[in-house]
Amino acid sequence: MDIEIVRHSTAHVMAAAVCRLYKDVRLDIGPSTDGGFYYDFDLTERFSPDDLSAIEKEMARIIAENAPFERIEVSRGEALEMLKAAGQTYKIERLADIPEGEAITLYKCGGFVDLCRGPHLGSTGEIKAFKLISIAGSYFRGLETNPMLQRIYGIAAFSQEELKAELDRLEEAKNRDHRKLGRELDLWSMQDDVGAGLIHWHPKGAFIRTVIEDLWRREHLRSGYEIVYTPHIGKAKLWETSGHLGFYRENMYAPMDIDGNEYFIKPMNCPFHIQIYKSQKRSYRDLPLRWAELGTVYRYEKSGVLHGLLRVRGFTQDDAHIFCTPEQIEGEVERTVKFSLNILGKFGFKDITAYLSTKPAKAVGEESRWTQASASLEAALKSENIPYLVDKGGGAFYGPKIDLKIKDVLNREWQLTTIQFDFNMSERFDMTYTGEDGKEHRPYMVHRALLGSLERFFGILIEHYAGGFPLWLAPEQVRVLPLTENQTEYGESVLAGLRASDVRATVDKKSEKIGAKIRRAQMEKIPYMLILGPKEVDAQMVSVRSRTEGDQGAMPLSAVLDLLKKQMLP
RNA sequence: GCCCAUGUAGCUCAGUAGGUAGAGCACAUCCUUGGUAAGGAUGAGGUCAGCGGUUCGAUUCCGCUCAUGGGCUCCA
Repeated sequence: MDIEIVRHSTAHVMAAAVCRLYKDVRLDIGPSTDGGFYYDFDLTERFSPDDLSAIEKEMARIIAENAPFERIEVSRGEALEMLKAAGQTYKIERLADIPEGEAITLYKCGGFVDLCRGPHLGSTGEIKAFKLISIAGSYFRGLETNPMLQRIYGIAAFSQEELKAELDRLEEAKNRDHRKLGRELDLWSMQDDVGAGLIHWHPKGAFIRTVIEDLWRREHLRSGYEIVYTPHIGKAKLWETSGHLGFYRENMYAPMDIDGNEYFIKPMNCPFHIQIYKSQKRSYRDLPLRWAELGTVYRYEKSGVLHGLLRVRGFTQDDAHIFCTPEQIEGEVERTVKFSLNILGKFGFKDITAYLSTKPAKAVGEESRWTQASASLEAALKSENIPYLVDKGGGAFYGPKIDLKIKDVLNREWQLTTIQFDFNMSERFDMTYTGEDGKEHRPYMVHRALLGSLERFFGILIEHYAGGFPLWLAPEQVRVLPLTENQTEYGESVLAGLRASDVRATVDKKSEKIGAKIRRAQMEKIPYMLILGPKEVDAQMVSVRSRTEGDQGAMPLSAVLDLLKKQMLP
C-alpha cells in the first residue's frame, strides 16, 4: 500500500471530524503532500492551535468507528446537485475542472461525502498513526486575489513507530535550524532597530564567511576568472536601460536624490559588469571574459517571505558574468558546471540534481541562440553525468538556465547554483565585440552564481553541519583547557605553539572544574580540546579530546599539529 | 502583501483575575584548584517590543505600528 493513500484518507477523516465539530464548513481540497497531508476549509470560526487536539480526538473516534470508504460514481449533474444542496461552492468550482469524459466519483465515509478521485483505504480503521501539526492560511487555488481559506496540516504513517520517527525527524530539523544555532553559537543576528531581513554577521559567523570567501576567491582565480568590484548605487538611466525599472521596480528600494539625479540601490550586479565591458572596444581575442564579484545587493522582499538567512533583503551574491563568442559557449557552460560541482563538493555537497529550464512562450532573443544555449546547457549536464529534470518553457524571458540543487544530510533539497543565459541585457546595452571578420558581433552573456548568496549558503551550511563545522571552517578550532590555574602558563605556551601554526585557538582560564570547561567547549561545538594537568606539564604533552570522538589520550603538541594539518583544507 | 499565532532580563521561560515583575542559564565579584558534559556564595541586570486609547492607575484591556514564527502568494 502506498503511504499517499494513508495520508489522503487521513485528510478525509480530518475533514469529516471538522464537519462534525463545526457548522457550515465549506471544503476545498485535501491532498497528500511530500511529508503529510492538509485540508483547506472555509468557515466562520477561526481555528486556533488549541482546536487541533479536539479535532484529533474526533478523528480518533471516526477511526474507532471503522467506517468504510465507499466509492460512488455519479454523473456530473448528480454531483453538481449534491454539491449545490450542500452549499459546497469551492467544490462546485473544482467539479468544473474535471475534464469531460472523466469519471466523477464521490467518496462516502461515516456520513461524510466528498468529491474525490481517490483512491482510499478500505475503512477508517486502517489508519494507524497520525498527528495534526499546524494551522495556516492559504488562498483558494493559490491565487492572491481569491479568498483565504484555513488549512490544517498533519502527518500520517503506517505505524506509531513510523510516526514517531517522522516526528523525531521534524524535531531534528528544528534543532538544526540555522536561526536557533545562529543565536546559540553567536554566529549572526537580525536586529529590530536595523530592519527586517538585514543580516549582522557576528565575529564567529563573519570568520566562517571569510574562510568561504577566501576559498571562493582562490578557486575563481585558479579557474580563469578576474575579480571586479562595482558600486552599490546607480543612476535611474542605468536601470531604465537594463529594464529593471520596467520589470523589477516593485523589488527595488525607493530612489535617492543626488544633485537632482535619481539613484537606485542595486538589486543586481549585471549592469555594472556590462559597463566595465563597454568601457572599451572588445575583440574576439579578448573573449571569454569571466568577471566575478561578491556583490552585495538589496531587494525589497515582501515581509511575509523573509526567513532567517534564507530569504533576506540585503545579501551578497557570489556573482559572475561570462561574455563569450558563440563558438566558446559550450565549453564555457561545461567548465562552469564543472567548477560549481568542484566548489560545492568542498562543502560536502555531492548529491546534486539539475533543473534545466527552456524557452517560455514570451521570450526575447534569436531562436538560434535559444537552441544553442539550451543545447550547451544540456550537453554540460550530460558530460558531468548529473541527473536532471527539464522544465520545458520554464526559463526566464531573457534566456534558458540550469539550477543545481543539493541535498543536505536530512535529505532536504536546496537550490544553490544558477547558470542563466541573458539575451536581453546584451541587446539593451548594445554589447558588441569585433570578430575575426572585422564586423561587430553580439557576445553571449551568461550570468551565474554558484553558492547563490553568502547569507543563504551560510544558513544552509549551518543546518547541514548542525553547527558542528569541520575543522577548516570552524571559527575556533582548538580550545586549551588548563586543569587548574597552575597550568595557565603551560597553557599559554601551548596556545602560542598552536597560533604559530595558524591554528585558531583560545585558552579557557576560568577557575572552574574541567568538566564545566569541557561542557562549554562541547556546546560551542569546538572541534578539539587540549586538556592540560600536572601530568601533561611534567611530560610536556597535551591530552586531546575530540568533540565527536571524545578522549584521544596524551600526545606531544607536534602530533596534534600533524593531526590538525590533515583537516585544515576542504 | 494575505491568514493565524507570538513578543516579559543577553538566552529559555514563569507571572500579574488592572496596583510598574520572577526563575534557571549566561554575566560580575569572592570562595574553591579540580582529570574528560554543570563546585559554591554574593551581586548586577527589565520603559514587560513601540506608539496611542480606556482607567485614579496599563506589562495586563482595546486600537495601530514594528518584529518574529507557521503557511499562502511572490522570487522578472
